[in-house]
Amino acid sequence: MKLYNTLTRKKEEFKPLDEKEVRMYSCGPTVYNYFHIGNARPFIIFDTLRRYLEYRGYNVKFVQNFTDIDDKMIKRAQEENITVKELADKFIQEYFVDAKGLGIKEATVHPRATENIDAIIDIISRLEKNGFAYSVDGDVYFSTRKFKEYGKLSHQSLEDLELGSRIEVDERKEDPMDFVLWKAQKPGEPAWDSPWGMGRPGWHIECSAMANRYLGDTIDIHSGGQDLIFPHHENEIAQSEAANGKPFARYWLHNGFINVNGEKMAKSRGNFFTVRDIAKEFDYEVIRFFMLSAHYRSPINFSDELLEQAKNGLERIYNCLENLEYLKENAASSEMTDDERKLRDNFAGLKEKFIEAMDDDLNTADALAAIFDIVKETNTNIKAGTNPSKEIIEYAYSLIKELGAVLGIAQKKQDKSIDSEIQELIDRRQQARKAKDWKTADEIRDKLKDMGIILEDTPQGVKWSYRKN
RNA sequence: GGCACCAUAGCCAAGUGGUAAGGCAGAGGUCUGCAAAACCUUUAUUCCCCAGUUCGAAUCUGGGUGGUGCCUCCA
Repeated sequence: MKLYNTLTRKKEEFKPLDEKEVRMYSCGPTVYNYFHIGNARPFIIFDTLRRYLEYRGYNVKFVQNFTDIDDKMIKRAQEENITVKELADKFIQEYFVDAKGLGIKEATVHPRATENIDAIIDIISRLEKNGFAYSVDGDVYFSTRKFKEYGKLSHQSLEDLELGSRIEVDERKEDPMDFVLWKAQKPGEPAWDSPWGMGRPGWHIECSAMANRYLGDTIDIHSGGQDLIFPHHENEIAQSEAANGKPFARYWLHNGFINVNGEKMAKSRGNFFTVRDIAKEFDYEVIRFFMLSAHYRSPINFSDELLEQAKNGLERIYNCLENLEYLKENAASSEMTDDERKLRDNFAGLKEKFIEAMDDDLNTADALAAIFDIVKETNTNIKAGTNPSKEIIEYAYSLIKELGAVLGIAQKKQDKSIDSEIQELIDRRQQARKAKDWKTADEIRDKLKDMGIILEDTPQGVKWSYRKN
């Protein structure tokens, strides 16, 4: 498998340190709000990468943190008149609601910054001991000048970074590019005891500390949004490598942004949509499908129209699955015919196409195309009236399910329970149709539609389904 | 000023040297009592523009044009 590595700016063959296990760290949310559609992209993309690695047989140790202490957390908690912890607890819970809806698997570990203060203090102490950190009035800073490779991820020299810097220079820093590792407590703020006095961790250090604690000194994959390349990930590299004297992450993966009207969606711009709100209009799964329809490094636009397109595309896959379910119930023969065996070989080729696409830096758009190819083949060759065997039906069905599961889509189970009232209506409509009483038949069909049941008259009888939306 | 990225049909999008995948939407048809679903046909002689390299370029090089992001919290 090839992955584009931001560190080298090349697609590289992916080989984990341990051939069976992949250690992966992905920057998680700051839990002061529901997460927005832009935040959702890395969650979905890197969950897909994790699923694919597992599909290929790796045991994946996947760590995604919660930033549950920082300026925004404190500000929001004050506004809400609750403690920072209460705020964190609430939105961590809400995170899991949305994440579950989006088909994002739980990480192996979801560490919280506030529960790893000891690890954070430990790594800062090591930095201090190694001469990479200095303290001033209870604050602790990282000396960027001391870390010779600073800038290797963003491919900028310290000088270049400084030139464009609009940062307000804190007089107490030895260098404008130094960043804070530990912040001294301000009145009314949550704080923990440390060798430098009461205070709280800076943002960058928590990821270094937690990656180190849960995954070791050198990890395989570190991922996040492109805006984290600098300074967040650059700083993580500096911290971790200065503290441990070993390479930090071997592959750095960064997803592109979601734009609204061609502009980056961001909380600070106010042009964001929360996943929670979008999920009121569209199924969570539509959002996931939408994210997967483009390559993860490309910027994508976001609009209702695009979600509508995604919804319709996803529905095509579900229709195919439903048709297969229906055919399976009515299948007469069980063994494959020679023609069906050829079809099966054809399917196997399409599965290869899917794998090749995913192997090529997670080309989910091509992978989806492979699934659509399978759908097309299925619709064309396995259909009512041609008496397909149970074996080929099941093959096609499980293949779509299998590949869908890798992408985290097409996994919803159709509810096949039906109450007697509806069944009775369907029966009455059939009688009316038999009697060519189209008026009554259509009335019943409309009535059922209002109740959320869609009927389809297929060559082998009435097929019904709950209205998708 | 530095560093990146992008430009492919009405919309979305893959393809990165061998003659334009896939999805959505639209049109016509088959099936149907009518629908729905599905299928068939159809929708870019062409990939922002100009020049160059090449037997051959959407794909490489140079130059334009337009747009975006990072350099400050940010997915």
